[in-house]
Amino acid sequence: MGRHSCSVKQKLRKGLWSPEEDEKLCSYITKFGIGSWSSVPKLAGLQRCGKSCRLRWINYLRPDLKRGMFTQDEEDRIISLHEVLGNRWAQIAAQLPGRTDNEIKNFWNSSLKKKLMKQGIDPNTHKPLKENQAIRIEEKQIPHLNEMDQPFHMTNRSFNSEANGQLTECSSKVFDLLFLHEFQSNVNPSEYNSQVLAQYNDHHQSEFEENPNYVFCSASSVTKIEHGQMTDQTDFGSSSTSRMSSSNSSNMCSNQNTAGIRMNGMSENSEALSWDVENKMESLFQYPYIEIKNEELKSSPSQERELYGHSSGDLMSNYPLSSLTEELNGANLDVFSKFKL
DNA sequence: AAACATCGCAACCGCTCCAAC
DNA sequence: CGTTGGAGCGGTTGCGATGTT
Repeated sequence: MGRHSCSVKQKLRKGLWSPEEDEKLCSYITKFGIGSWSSVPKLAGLQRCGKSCRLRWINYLRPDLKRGMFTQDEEDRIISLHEVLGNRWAQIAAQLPGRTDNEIKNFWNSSLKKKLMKQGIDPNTHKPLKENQAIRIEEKQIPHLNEMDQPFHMTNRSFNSEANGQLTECSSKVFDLLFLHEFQSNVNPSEYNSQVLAQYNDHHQSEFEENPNYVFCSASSVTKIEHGQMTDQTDFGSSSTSRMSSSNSSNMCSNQNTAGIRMNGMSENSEALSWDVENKMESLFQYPYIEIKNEELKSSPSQERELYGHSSGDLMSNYPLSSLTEELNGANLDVFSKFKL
């Protein structure tokens, strides 16, 4: 099956690194830079495998590493990124300069997980523990919309716009990426869509084969997937403040034969599904975040909390369904329950 | 003070991906 | 086109530090 561990091939040192070993590795990399890790131990005079050298450099010796405790801001960021990316530590670390995947993983497992549990939040789903149970009950009532195994906590929406606006089934599935675009200011929506697609494809290859036409939509873009390939992507603008107000956005949506349009088409029966920014209804999924529109405020959950008393992440997890449905009077409750905010 | 339990972190292991051959 | 090996990732382990009895 798997390969032999590199330290098995030869008699190589294992365990903690000595200061002398660190010094050797450091001076080698400083002098010659990072090339082939497999050749580093020999050239640097170390009795270690290349893999071990790489890890030591990345996690400990790299000069750009930030040491010490995680700040509140970093903590907030990890939590909101984890909510979207799950245990993809390397991707989370990429958003936190100076922090390593290993460090974040350890911090999550030793501290954040427990902290969330104490707050009554399931660290896996980021939903309140009670609400989670409620969803399980709801799942039984809507067996064809099982979202529990969706990666990235995305909502998999299957619906048929012809049946009086009732969401039932159709050949396209829609994945709303809005929450990430809106609150990770340094994430490029186009790149993210590609990444998500690639990862989603990995996990759900068979689904793509059976039902190959998908649409990833967000307030900022619609990405059309045919037979597992991204065939069309429409971006509505780079800043979130301009996304929804762009007149192009609604035109694009309504002119394309994608599930995005079906969402728009739903607005005749349910305004909640309209992306019409003028009515401030926008998409159902954006609704809870309307007030957090200022680009400058999105950078930090703690800043958001300071100003608004909550962060977008908080809202995402805790916005009560009942409040939403009350606000969106006349809308079909069944629709909301299926969409599961 | 000693024994035991718990915690946090560094490092290892097994696996996948992908480029080179 | 199959094989090989390096790079990278996420899960797990081991051990020293710290806390508790």
